[in-house]
Amino acid sequence: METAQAYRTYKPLLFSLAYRMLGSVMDAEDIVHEAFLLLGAASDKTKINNIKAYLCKIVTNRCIDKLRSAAKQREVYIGTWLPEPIVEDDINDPSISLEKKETISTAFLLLLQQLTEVERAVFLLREVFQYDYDDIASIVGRSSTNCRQIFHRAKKGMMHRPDSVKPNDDHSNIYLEKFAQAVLDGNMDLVHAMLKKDAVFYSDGGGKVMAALRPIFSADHIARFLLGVITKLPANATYQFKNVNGSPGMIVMIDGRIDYVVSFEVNDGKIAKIYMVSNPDKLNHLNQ
DNA sequence: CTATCCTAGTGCGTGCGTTT
DNA sequence: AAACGCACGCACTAGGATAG
Repeated sequence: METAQAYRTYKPLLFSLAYRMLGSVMDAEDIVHEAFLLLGAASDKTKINNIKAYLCKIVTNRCIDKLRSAAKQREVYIGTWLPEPIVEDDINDPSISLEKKETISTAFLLLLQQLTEVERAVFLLREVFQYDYDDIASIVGRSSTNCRQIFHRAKKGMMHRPDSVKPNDDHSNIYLEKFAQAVLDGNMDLVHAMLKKDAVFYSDGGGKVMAALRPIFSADHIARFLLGVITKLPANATYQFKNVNGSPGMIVMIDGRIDYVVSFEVNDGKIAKIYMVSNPDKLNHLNQ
């Protein structure tokens, strides 16, 4: 198979694997790019009998290496870490064409963070990409029984998983628009009523811009916080509703640049979680 | 005071028994 | 026969104790 054809065939798959591993659009693209460079430079391609497995192996192992070298940095990450958001109408985003939107949800990616690098790789390859254990074994360089055990433990670790993310529908988008309007109007009662009592607000500024360092708990605190923040935004800020990581969301633009990407989790007709990314490094890929 | 040795705790891989 | 859960045992780590 030609490298170019392999690129068209496997790039979406490899990107979605790398993105879920890393939570970073730019790093995922770099690693996928590198993998194809290696494939192109391989002296004897006929020796590579399974191009898909070969590419998966390179990408997985590069991701594991990247995570290990980033582990130290992550320890000193300022505030809450959130994945780089994927905004749905970004036509460069190939992962959207793949099913399983819940596996790119912010909640899912945050849960993956709790796993070790290898656990994450095994879990994704098995749960999301339905590889069998023999293939996974050769990718991560462990025995297949071991991979089964790693998967078993990883799944157990994901067990205390909060309520799963419901897929977007028109209803939750309309709900979100109503909520945003209530915030803009400064309607404290309505904002409060639309939030679950035990809602949580996560914010990632990466220590570079103003952001809440710790998650904000309870409808009460979140409502107050949002109404406080909204008065500080400049008058020329504009708002657009988008799908962010498969969930209803919105972007806030100031002077033609995206400054905030917010996504929401709506459970039982109320907002349960809000994720706000304002770290400029994590919005770069959207502003190019 | 320091060095090394011991032990309790934890994490991880293997293999066996069970299920489908 | 393949997939799965579980328990066992090995290896590594940290914290404490004892000897030098």
